[in-house]
Amino acid sequence: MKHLPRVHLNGLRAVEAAGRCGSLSAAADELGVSVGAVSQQIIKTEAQLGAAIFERTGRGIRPTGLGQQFVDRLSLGFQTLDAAVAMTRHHTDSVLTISVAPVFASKWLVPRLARYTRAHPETKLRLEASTDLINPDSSDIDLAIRVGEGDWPGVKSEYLLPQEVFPVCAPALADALETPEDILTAPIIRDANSNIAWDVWLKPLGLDQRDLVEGDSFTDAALCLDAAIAGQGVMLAWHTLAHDALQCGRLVAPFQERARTRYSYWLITSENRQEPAKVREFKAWLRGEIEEMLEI
Amino acid sequence: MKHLPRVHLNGLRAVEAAGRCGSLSAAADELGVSVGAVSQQIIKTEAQLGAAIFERTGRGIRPTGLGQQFVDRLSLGFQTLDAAVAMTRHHTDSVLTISVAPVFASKWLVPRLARYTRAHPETKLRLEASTDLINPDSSDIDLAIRVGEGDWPGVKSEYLLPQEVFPVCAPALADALETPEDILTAPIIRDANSNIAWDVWLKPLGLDQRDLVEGDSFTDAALCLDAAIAGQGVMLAWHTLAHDALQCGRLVAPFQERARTRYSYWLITSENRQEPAKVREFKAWLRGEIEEMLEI
DNA sequence: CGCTTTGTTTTAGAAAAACTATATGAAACA
DNA sequence: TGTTTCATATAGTTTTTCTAAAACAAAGCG
Repeated sequence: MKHLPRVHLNGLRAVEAAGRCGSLSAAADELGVSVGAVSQQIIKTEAQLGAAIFERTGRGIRPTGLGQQFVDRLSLGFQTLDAAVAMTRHHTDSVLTISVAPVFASKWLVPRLARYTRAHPETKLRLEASTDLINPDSSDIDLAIRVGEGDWPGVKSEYLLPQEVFPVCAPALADALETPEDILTAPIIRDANSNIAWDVWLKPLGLDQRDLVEGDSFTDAALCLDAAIAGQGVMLAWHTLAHDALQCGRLVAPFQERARTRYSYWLITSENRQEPAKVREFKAWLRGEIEEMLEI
Repeated sequence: MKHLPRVHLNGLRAVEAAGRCGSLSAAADELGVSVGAVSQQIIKTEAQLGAAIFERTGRGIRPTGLGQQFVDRLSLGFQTLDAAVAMTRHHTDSVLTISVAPVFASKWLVPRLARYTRAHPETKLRLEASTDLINPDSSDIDLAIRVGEGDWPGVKSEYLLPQEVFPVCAPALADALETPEDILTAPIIRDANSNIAWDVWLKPLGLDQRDLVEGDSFTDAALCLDAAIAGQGVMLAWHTLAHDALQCGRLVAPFQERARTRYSYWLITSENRQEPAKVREFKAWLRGEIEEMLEI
């Protein structure tokens, strides 16, 4: 870029349009400005280049020999820029980037995505599995699903559903669990990263988490679920994450009681950016899936 | 150009520079503006695109997946534009376009150009043979040589030499021309387009053009000269155009008397544009050639 | 020849964009 | 913990660009 800084980009665009269209008026029309504006831009650019790009014939303008070559090359350059912008538009229109926690992705979202893809084949999905708080304005995330209190600043948070937790275990283990008190005898599978205490479920039943029997501990909720399915013990599972395993009978919930934590599921989008169609569609689909899950 | 109009060109340049340089400060440095200006431009462009091009990491910026592709394509586009501008600069620096009357080109200028090319091999000459009045500001003519009274508006006119005319003919014919009166007996070759009357030469000698013997007539001074060389008659030749033929003896001037017309040779350049080196050099060379011709 | 059409340039003033300087904030360095 | 590095926010200023209307200029036409 040794020579470009010497001239105004808008002037180059005016020159290109005028050269391609063959007249200032046609160029002004294309650029959506007045004829005078185009004339001024071209004159200024010619001065900056120190060379005449057009001959004025009284019947209109005609590129000089140099001018024609120049215009041709400018056209090429602007076409490239246009293609670059077109690419982003296509990308933003057709690629939906979703940020979700890895466990929620694998245990709930991914198994349902095939239905979404079937309903919206024109949208390519890109899943970004991460627990970091994201800002849709300063990343290419279109939409995130997060569990929390919905008080994140600088983003738009829409309530999805409450977070409910309850004990789950393998069917074989469940036989020994007839009343809530029996849970104090079963090994407890713990998610070391979870900040949800058993008390949230035990307290309303008059029990205390300090009486629980320690079992295995994992750093990932997905591993806990797998351990529970394998019959390693009882875990305090999130409703959403356990749902599918409960459906197909690989897990069971020995007790009816469910506890609501102080957290909920929230759908995070940009506060500033206008909602694109792909986001609107995904949100509608997501609410439908949640509806369906809650009905069962 | 369906997508480009949606975004600001200057913003695209900021995005490209930031993406290539890897940081706003480096981009600001390259663009010669403040960091804040670059930041604002990029933010505005991202809003116009409706997509994030950079991720903000606290340690600086990093292009998103889409952003990197976008920046790469922008780089390509701006390189093309830069090359286009570079081309005009090279062209204006190294190509000298001269407008001269066709006859002056063929009978005087072209035979001398080899010497110029030898002295200035870096300058490519382009001769535009035309008698039209030109305007160096609204065409790609750098310099013109014209015969007239030097009163053209809107251009810079520099005096070169007076126009002198005198009769010339083939050596064989000259034997019969001992005194000016003898010219009334010889056939006169006429340039139908010339506006120089024989009286300008005849009157000071007490003769009248109405007594001349009509010979052949041509619409081009070059053809008249060729006819004179072929011995068809006597013509009233311009000093400059006849000079080379006189030097090598193919024409002779039977009489010493020369007449000055009211016209002169003028060198026309742009009134507004600053004089490039190539023009200055050519002017110096031209004055040298004229000097040399007048000495002989 | 004057009149009309077509097309560019010139103005002056208005509107929009871009820029600077400074303050603020946030992460890494050490 | 303070320092450095980088990006962003804000407010006011400067610069650029635009519009609208008039002025030109060259053709084409009755």
